[in-house]
Amino acid sequence: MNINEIAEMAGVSRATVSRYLNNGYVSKEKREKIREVIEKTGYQPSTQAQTLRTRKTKLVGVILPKINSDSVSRMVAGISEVLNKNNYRIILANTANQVEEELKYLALFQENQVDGVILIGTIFTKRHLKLISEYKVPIVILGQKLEGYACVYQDELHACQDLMEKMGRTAKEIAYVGVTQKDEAAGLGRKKGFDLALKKMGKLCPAENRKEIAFQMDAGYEAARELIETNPGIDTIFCATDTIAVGVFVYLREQNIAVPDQIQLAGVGDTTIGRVMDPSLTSIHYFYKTSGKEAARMMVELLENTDAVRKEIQMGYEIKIRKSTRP
Amino acid sequence: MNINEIAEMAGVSRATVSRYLNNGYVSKEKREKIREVIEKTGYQPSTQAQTLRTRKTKLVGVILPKINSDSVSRMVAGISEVLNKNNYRIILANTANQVEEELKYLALFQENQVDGVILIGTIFTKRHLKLISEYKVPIVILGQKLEGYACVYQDELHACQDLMEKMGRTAKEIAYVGVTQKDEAAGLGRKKGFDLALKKMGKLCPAENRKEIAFQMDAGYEAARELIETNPGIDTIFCATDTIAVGVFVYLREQNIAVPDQIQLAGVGDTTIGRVMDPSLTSIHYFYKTSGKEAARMMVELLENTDAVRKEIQMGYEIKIRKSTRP
DNA sequence: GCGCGATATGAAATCGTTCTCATATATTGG
DNA sequence: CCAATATATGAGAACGATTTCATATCGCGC
Repeated sequence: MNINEIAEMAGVSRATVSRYLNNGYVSKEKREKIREVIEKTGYQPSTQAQTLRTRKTKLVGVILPKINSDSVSRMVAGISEVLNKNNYRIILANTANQVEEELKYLALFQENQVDGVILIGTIFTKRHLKLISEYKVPIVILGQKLEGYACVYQDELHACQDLMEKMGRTAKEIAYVGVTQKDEAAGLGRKKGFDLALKKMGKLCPAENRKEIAFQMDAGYEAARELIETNPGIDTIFCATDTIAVGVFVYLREQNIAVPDQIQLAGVGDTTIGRVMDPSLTSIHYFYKTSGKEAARMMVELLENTDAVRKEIQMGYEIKIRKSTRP
Repeated sequence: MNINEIAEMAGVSRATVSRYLNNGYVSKEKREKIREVIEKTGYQPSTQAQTLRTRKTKLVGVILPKINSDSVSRMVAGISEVLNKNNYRIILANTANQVEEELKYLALFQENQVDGVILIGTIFTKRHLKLISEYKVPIVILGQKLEGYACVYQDELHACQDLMEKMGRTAKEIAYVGVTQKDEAAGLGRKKGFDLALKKMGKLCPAENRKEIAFQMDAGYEAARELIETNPGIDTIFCATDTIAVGVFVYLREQNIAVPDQIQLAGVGDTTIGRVMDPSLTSIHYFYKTSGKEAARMMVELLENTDAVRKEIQMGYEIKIRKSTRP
């Protein structure tokens, strides 16, 4: 079934059928006739041919580090909702946290595969920046702030500062378990917020009370062990993610260290697991799904509105004080 | 940059360039010349034009009910890994559990958008079956057994029977919290396994000890409340998902009901949260990511091997006996 | 030295749309 | 009543690749 057959069956030229499909001038009678034929045949225009001609793929590439992660999959849910509503489809590129893969897809997509790219980034190397700076299709960065580019990101700094200040009131010996600072958001941003709070409160967190580890529960467990063995006096641990905090918590529980009485604990991300554990985990809630929606809206705007203004959206947050911190 | 310009620059016809790209006869000298030109220009053939001509999109549609779910996102991670390795891209359709959306994408994809479809299904209506039975491109069903179709599924029945038999040894008053039986796998399959175990052990679970609820933690909490209020003698609760089990657990904890001494508890799915809670949750481990990989391999096979044999793969499982059940 | 298969190349058709032009008719305002 | 405009239609040229067909040369065996 192609447009020529439809045209013939309806007794018109293929141009008229095309016009029918794209809201051009078509008389009442022919419109009706074409509608009938299309209904009867179940004809659907070939996306490929349309794409070849119009150079619009109606596809948006979404590049992400790991789909089976709570925050990422929620962002994707948001992206998906908005893009589908606007008649775009998602091409998914799961890079499994490998820089090379990320660059590969970034390069691949811009050629002619997709109309635009949403990049859920973690670490930006110089090669990333170079590629992005000369990118041929609209790109929206999600999860990281990148000056001069369309992006949607969390207010890591203030959120963490805020939380740490609240937790700091009853803190004497403070520890920090973070992730690689190459990650501007979860690594650097959160640490900066933490440090800012300390400074404001006139408190300290010496180097031996700091760990930089992987985004994993086991790593959190291990870090807790090392911290406590080195410095049994620690009474407050700030973790850069909920997952890490849970790892820390499991260690503390094993050692019969009372939370929050002996050590208070907080994480970032407000995952389900933190809400359910006992004591429940104090954390920062970010609006991941909404971030995804915002990024997708921005993308649609960039694609359909020629004079769209590039925006940088900083999302809000909510501090969730729960039972793992002292009042 | 298109194939004509490359041809001209290399002093050959576009047919020769095409042959170069597709491993046809090309002499050493021209091969070298073309290679040079392509390298210099960074030319990449237009996917759309190729697709239009060859009718291969190199895209696989993945239809799923909810991306931000532990099991689904793990399956997608597996699918993604294998498909990418085989040079296919994924088009994601997140249906948010809406039957209409599912049917919409099923219809949309088969037209000309994708080479094949992987359907992570939950509930199959008659309309699904009709659509699938006359489907125009290869389809692989993931997560449900569908006789006569390529599918990859979990052995819900034996897994649940197995677990319930283990748990049954110390069980007197047994309750079951399940999900809609329209879902053949998580609803019907798990319940059947549970019932089979009871039968084998000669034990009972009366109707008032059974609940059919939504896939949610809150619903589990609520179900537990109702069950305990109606029948305080319950000493064993089997939940069709870990998430539900966690909801039940939270209620029991609130009521100071000892797990497993007073009530023992098990779930299905082996989620992180179950491993971390205290007492840790007895559950069934399914190999979701591997299932995704298998489904993707099957898809590649169906797409590239004309005489591929349709397969139905039943995955194995592991019973994880933890602390929430009595020894 | 001739025929045949392997190697090598290009012209032109093809995939299924959209879009520009050219052209025709209907409607409107002065 | 006529020019200007709006409405309506079709012919045919793109879009950028692959593939068929025709043709040419080469090497080899007999």
